[in-house]
Amino acid sequence: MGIYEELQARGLLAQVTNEEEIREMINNGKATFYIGFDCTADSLTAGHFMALTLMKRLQMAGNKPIALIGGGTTMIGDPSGRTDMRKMLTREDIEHNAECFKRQMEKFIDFSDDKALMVNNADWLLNLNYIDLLREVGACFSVNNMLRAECYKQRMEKGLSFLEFNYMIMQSYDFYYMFQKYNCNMEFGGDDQWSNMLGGTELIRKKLGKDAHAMTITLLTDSQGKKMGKTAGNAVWLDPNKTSPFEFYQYWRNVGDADVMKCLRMLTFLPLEQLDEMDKWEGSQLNQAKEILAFELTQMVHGTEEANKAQESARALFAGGGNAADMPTSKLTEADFRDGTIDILGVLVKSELCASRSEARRAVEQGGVTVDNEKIADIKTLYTPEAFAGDGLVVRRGKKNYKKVVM
RNA sequence: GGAUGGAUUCCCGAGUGGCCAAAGGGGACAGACUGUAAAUCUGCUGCAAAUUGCUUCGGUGGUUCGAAUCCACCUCCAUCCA
Repeated sequence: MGIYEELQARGLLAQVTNEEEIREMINNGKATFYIGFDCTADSLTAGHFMALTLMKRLQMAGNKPIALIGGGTTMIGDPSGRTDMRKMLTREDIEHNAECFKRQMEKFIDFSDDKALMVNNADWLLNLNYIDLLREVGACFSVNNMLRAECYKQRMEKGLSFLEFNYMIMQSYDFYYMFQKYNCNMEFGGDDQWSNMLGGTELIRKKLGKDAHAMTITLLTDSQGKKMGKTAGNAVWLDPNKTSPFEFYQYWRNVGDADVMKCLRMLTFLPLEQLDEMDKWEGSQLNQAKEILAFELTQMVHGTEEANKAQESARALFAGGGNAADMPTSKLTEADFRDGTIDILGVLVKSELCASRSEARRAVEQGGVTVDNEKIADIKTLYTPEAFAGDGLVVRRGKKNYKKVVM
């Protein structure tokens, strides 16, 4: 079974420009492909993770990946799938983000010995001359066609600025440029990138008369069709300082029944035979599958040690027993006490379990707060510094939010 | 450049002088049920020293005892015409 078949079996493939040629190419390790990452934040997210694993899978099959950091394209902002314009980032922010991306990617992809490349499109996009560019590639794009492209559809109602309209052209230019400079013959991306990617293959055909290929990966969505990798609107980050290994683990531990197997297939490197076996699991047995999923992914992103710690903490908190030493901790200081005491609302706010005292009050009133496994009924419950001495107190808001609070 | 319609809380969206911290829905959060799942039901959803007070309806100024609501100017957006 070739890598193409494996990707297919894992449900990763969405659209391809030419199945026969692509299959032949990647199964024989003849592809030099790129995936672009726009640096809109200072950390990669769970969403990027899938693209990284894909790079790795293809690299393992002998193909050469190019990780393209979008230092230039981020200056424009991809309108695909968005209902309104992105916030414009400063050049400094973008450069900073690009650096962060670079560091994180190096952990996943082997860049040694020219086995993979990392390039930044700022290097060629930022110096383009407007008129030259218009004459060189602008003439190859039909505005009529662009307006029909899926990636702009959503924006036709709310409005699309000229700045963003050019995104497709920049992305196409990237492919065109890398095709010539690095012999990059294929572009990968999320399925929402399809029209942008076709822009590139078409540009190459028009300008150079050569074939280039594009292939998209299924977007990771849950059973309700929502993009995965987000909690309450916030991304699940790969940076442990933004999303702790424990939270990361918990995110995957909590995916819906209907989504576990899909995630295992698409994100992990577990052999297909094992996955086929697990496919037969049902009911509460799926809980085991979720544990495997959470562990596998945490291990890949944060390392075995962190994954073990996260798993132990989770087991301790939810199944009882075990070691909960690794749970997220908050420290109180003298200044948090008034007249030698702090009330439960203060504890909840200081530990960041609640955003405000009002929210904390609600949580307590609704019976959602526990301290060392004792339900707190009174919002006026007071604590002295001694209470937090030693191992401190385990404060819980709701079922899944734990913090150890110490002095 | 001209005409018209808009900007309300996390999102959508009602509200056109006091009864408005602002309907309704979505989401989020909490409780029950469970398997750390889904579905369902219930509660809740600006902040606080909490039967009260304070801040909020694009921005600034004004009218008024009182403004999300009226007036002026400004900013931004959409549609149509150029």
